[in-house]
Formats: sequence, structure tokens, C-alpha cells
Amino acid sequence: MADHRQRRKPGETREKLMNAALELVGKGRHFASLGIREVTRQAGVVPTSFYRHFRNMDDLGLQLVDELGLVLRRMMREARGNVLQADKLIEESVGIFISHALANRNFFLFMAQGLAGESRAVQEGIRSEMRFFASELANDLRRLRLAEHLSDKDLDVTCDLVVRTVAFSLTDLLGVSVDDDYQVDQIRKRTTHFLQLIFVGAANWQSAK
Amino acid sequence: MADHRQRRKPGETREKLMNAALELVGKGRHFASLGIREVTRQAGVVPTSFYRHFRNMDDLGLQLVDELGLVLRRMMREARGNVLQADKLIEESVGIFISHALANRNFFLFMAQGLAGESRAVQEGIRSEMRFFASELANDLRRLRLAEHLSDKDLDVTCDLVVRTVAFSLTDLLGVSVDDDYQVDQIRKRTTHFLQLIFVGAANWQSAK
DNA sequence: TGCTCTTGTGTACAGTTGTTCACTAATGTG
DNA sequence: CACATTAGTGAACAACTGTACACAAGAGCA
Repeated sequence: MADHRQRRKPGETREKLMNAALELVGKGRHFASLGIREVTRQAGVVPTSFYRHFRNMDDLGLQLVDELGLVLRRMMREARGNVLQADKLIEESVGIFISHALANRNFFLFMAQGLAGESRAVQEGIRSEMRFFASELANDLRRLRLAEHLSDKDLDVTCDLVVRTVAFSLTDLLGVSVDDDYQVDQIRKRTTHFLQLIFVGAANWQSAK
Repeated sequence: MADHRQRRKPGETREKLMNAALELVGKGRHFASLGIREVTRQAGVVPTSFYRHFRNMDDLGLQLVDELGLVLRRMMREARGNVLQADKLIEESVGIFISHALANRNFFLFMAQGLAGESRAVQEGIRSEMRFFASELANDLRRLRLAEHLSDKDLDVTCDLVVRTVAFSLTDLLGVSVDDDYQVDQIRKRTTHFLQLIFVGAANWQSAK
């Protein structure tokens, strides 16, 4: 029998496995219900290869969270680069978020699943990414002098709420078909509305106490 | 061999199976990863019995969503009965929510999981419960004359945001141990803060447009 | 009472699962 | 170049999976 061994680049199979898991998630499966054999089958790799790169499915999940972090940071960088004037800040940011979510659909699906997922470690990882995101947002708002009347704690809570709201919109967004422009636009408008509501609340916070 | 058949009440095994699924979820498993045999084992019932009541696991999930609806309605009724004065409305409501979430921990875990779960039907069912909840909230706010300056659409968006925010807090709440009073109280305070922020936003909405 | 319908049981089976093992080709390091 | 390490393969196995079937005990109704 011919042996079809051909290792091209180091870590290639590893990527194939991680992509395979994401693809299955993209097809509507839940990460928690995926099995090793299933993933290797989708990746076109023999089951035993799995163990060369991951100890189990939880391990793979954790490594996916790490990559998710990169995706989120890319998104943040683009958002920062595109903030032109403050009054369009929300619309622009929501737009960037949505386009990234659609472009990296499977990653964000994985994120949405992981928030209430099976592995505590994955859950904590995603949560930690969200915290980081919120703190970066707080920094930006301070830097842009948009939150000078808020205490550190109040700003922290506000940013946390913003991030949660956007994360929840993920669940809406990923439920509709990618090219259903109308629905996507509805979600964009609604999310924008949410954030405006929150920022109006933050702007009038001091006087309300 | 003795035959231990003893059917006490109609639908008893059905309940046992649904409870078994919830118990497994409560133990940290994800609903999507549960199998028929596993659930029947936990319920102390033979695997074949499952098919007398459900066609498959998705079917069981759907019926759990129906029961979840009852739990939510009970919670709403209690919240309505305990609204004394408007200024403590948020604190009281959050308190009632948290105590219900802790008392029906497994149900709410199932709900949090189902939002990004595997079965589209379960997902839609939970989403529908949330919409209903939001519309009831809108009715109450109108009735209490707390939202007279808001258009129907703006009130709708506000209530949606409130429900989402509370639902997201579920994920925090269910991640901590039930008797970690300190953490639970932190979550209570933070959720209250979120809602206050949103309502301040709603109160100042008109002037901001 | 006898009848039918519902619900629970035991057995069975083919397919799938996670994991171990010994083997081999390619890679990087000296 | 030789050599140790890494990354891939296929066969094997016991355990578990979903589902089908035939059967029996009890419930409800005539």
C-alpha cells in the first residue's frame, strides 16, 4: 500500500483540524457535540493525527480562543483607524463589527457558543477577551475626551454593557443568512440604536445620581 | 425475571427524562452533547422508554422550552406583584430575577445554552420567549406611565435591550457557585447599574434626537 | 368482565466512538 | 553525512451509541 505521507509545512494539519472544527460549527453543529473522529474526518486526516496537536477537544477549543483573540484585535485596530468624527463613531464601529462578524462567521459562532459552552476554560477565555475589549474601549473613550464626566468605575460599567450588547447582537446576526441584506441591516440599525441609548444614558449619568 | 414495571402517573417518566436532561446540564454538560442513552440512564429508565415520549433530543429540547415559558411567566407574575414604588423598581426586579435564576438554575442554564445552541427550533423558541417578555415589560412601563415620552418603537428597543442585558447576566450568574453570596451580590449590583444606565438613556432620549 | 391502548421492559445489532500501538517518512541539527 | 525528533499512517479494541422489535403489565372504557 502506498503511504500518502506529505507534510508540507509545520502546523499545517493543526490548522486543518482547527478549521475543520470551525467549519462544522459553521454548518450548525455545536462545538460541545463535536467528536475527535468527526473533526479529523472533516479535515481529511486520520484520527490518530489529532493527538499529535491536541490532547482533547477542550484543548482544541482553548487554542481556538487564542486565535479568536487575534481576530478581535484585528477588528479593533481597523475600528481605531476608521474613527473620523465622534458623531459617527457608533455607526462606523457597528458597521465594522458586522462586516468582521460576517467575514469570520465561524469564529464568531464559536465565540457565541463558547459563552455558555461546556468547557469552563473556554468560557473563561472568551470572557477574558471581552473584558480586554471593554477596557480598550474605555481607554479610547478617555483618549477621545468623550467620558470626562464619568468615574473610572462608571466608565467601566458602561463599556462592559456596550461589549455585552454587541456580543448579544452576534446571536442575532449569526442566525440569519449571510446575504440577507435586509435582515443584516435591521440588526445593524437596532444595535446602533442600543448603543446610542447606552451612550445617552452615560452622558446624562452624573445628573441622574 | 421480575418485571419492575410500575407506572404511577401518566407522564411521570416523561418528567423524569426532562429532569434528567436538566440535571446533566446542571452538572456542566451542554445540552447539545447529551445522548438519548445518557439521559435515560440518568433518569433511571430503559433507553427504549425515551421514544414513548420524544422523537429525539431536539424534541425534548422543544418541550423544555415550553416549560421554560411557564417558569418565566411565574417570575413575571411575582415581579408585577412586588412592584411597590417606582424608584425601587429596578432593584426589586433584578432581585426577583436573580432569586428565580438561582432557584431554577438548571432551567436558566438550559436557556443560556439554547440561545446559541444546536437546534434552530430551540433557539427560535427561546428567542420568542424573550420577545414576549420584552413586550410585557413594555406594557407594564406604559401602564405605570413611566414611558410616556417614548414612541412605541423606542420603547420596544429599550425593553429589548433590558431583556438582553438581563439574559446576558444569566451567563455571569450561572458561572458562579450558588452560595457564593459575594459574587452573586456583585452581579446583582452590576446588573442593576446596567439597567439604570439604560433607563437614564431612555429618559433623556427625546432631547438627544 | 373482556377489550384495546398506552407505557415500560429486555434483547439485539450494526455503526461509531476515543484511545493505544507499532510503523514509517520527512525534517532539522550536529 | 548520520541521527534524533516530529508528524503522519493503519489496524485494532472495548465501550458506547441510536434504533428496532416483540412482549407484558397496567389503565380506561365497554
